Amino acid sequence: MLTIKEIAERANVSRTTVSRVLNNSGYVSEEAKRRVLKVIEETGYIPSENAKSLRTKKTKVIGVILPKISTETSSRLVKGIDEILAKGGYQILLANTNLKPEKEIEYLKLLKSRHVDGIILSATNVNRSLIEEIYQLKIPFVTVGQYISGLANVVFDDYQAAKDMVQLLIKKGHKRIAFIGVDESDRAVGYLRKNGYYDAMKEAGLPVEDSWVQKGVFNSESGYESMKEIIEISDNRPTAVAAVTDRLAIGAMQFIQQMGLSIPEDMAFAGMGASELSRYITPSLTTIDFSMEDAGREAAALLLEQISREMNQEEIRTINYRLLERASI
Amino acid sequence: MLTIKEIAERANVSRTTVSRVLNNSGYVSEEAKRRVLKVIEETGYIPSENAKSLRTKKTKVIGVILPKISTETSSRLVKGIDEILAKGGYQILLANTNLKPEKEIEYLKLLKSRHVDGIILSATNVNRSLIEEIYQLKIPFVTVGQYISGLANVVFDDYQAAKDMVQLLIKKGHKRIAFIGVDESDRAVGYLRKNGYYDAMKEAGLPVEDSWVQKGVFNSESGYESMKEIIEISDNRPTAVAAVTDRLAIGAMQFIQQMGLSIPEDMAFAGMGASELSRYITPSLTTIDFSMEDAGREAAALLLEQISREMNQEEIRTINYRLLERASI
DNA sequence: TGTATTTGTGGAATCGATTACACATTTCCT
DNA sequence: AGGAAATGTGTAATCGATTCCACAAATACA
Repeated sequence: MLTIKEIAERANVSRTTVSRVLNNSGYVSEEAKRRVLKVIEETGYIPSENAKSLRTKKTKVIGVILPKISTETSSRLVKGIDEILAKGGYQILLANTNLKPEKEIEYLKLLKSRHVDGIILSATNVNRSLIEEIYQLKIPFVTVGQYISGLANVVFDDYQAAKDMVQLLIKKGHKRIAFIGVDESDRAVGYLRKNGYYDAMKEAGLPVEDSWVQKGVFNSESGYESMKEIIEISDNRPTAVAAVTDRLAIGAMQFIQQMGLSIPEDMAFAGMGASELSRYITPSLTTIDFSMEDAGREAAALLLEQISREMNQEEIRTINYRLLERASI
Repeated sequence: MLTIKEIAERANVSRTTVSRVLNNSGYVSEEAKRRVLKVIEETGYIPSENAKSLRTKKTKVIGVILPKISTETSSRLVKGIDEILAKGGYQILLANTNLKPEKEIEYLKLLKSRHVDGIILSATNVNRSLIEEIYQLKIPFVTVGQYISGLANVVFDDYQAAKDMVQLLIKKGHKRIAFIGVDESDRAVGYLRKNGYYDAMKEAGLPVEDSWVQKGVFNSESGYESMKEIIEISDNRPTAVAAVTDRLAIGAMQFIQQMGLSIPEDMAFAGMGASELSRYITPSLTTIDFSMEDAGREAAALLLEQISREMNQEEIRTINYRLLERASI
């Protein structure tokens, strides 16, 4: 590998001068500059970012921690993040936790050891030890999807979105509405959306039967199972189902269709997330578009702000959502 | 930031000894080791990977260049790559070209400047200048999806897959089969798959009319337009359509359904890529599963081999595909 | 003309780790 | 007992850049 030293020798100047040419800083005569650029051109010299970082303490790399790498949500988020970061000359260092909480702390440390200029965390379960670890890092930090006090956050109004969804079903005339959620340790998706459901029902004066409320995980199979459970144990069969993700809704729809019932006549469905699938399945699924790309862009912009301000300050940006009314209700 | 020097001072040893403890190398007395570990524990010291890399010439980072960041293909590929790399303690540095060829060379240089230990390139259009740039890099390198001589490649048998697909349609009794492809500058998807189509037809002794062969880009809208074109300008309307991606097929199906025709009775469809969508749309789409995750795993494994062998050697791994016969034919 | 300022350049320290080498002490083996 | 081998530790060079500082030459200003 060619180094700045060799370039300096070949151009008959000092390393200092080469560095000045490279960074367009300080005084350099046209003559010297020309010689240096010529040698760089001829040799194809590429300066080591690594050595540079060691000295300057800036890497132009942002760590992005994701709970899962190949979901539509994640990839849209990353797309938005990359869009903004690329403009600023930053690159993304990926860290995939595969939903394992212990990995989150591990990666936090790893990213710190790599001196990333900032971190964006797309969190699911937020626990105390994770939060403490983040505070200790002292690295510009932005979370997406879950609120953590004292940090910069990009969040969604999960509560209101779920409530809107259920209210739409109510407006459509449904009175017995079931709910398929996820574990409440996921505060945004599990806890807040569930509350949105309960409050919408309560405000409309509608009763909720325990058997209508099921809990699954993030895949369609568990939506299928939850639906089955609802049908099997309910005395009073619901006429509509609100699920916290499109996948859960789609799994549930499959069960209903396999029973020979029709959607939305026998059972109406609503999901959340606006997956591509939701548009193309039959019937198309009513859902909520959280615009993950916007969230990504916002998170990146917020992070760059924190970096330029050289501080970690609480700030909350709420991303707008859109309710997409489709054939499933 | 805490440095190794401070740890050494606090533990009353030299930096050398601290380094030895950190890397489990050389001779260190139990006593010294204990003291060092205690100080590290107390202070939460995290060694700088950056400084380490500068000295050791290894970063444990792999650059991954993608044509587009948020497609199902890319995200599955990255998932497979990450699965293997994470085991080896490597991380992924993302580079998204957004289908702009000039970005490919730019990122190649950027990744080199960051001293990544290896690069995986998911290429679409491969041109001479790109190839030359790659040869010059002298960094362990693996391409996915397109063959480049002299390098390690993970490829698909695009030709045979397309041929199989068309032959399946022929076996189903179709004689007039249309084809929706993409530009041939994408050798794998554009050129090879098209050849597979032509050869399957020729070998079956079936004629191909020019109006049946259309070219689109990678989205469903252009599949829609291509189908429209086929219907409008064909004297002899085909009874089946083979498309080089699921998206193109899905767009084409939409046009046919909007015309009030039914699938597969009036027109049969086959796509390629096994997107999630293909499973859930109605009717479900016959397609080819190229197992991108396998490809990712294979690419990562191949790259790690090249790294450990310290050489860049031509090697070709062909990923198996599966033909998924579904309701659309 | 003499002093102040601007311009141009390079020597050498620095960033935070690893590692070759030297040296001292202990243990082993015949 | 006495030399060889193993164990333990530290000094200093090194990786490849940036940057402080000193200094010389050219230019401006009074």
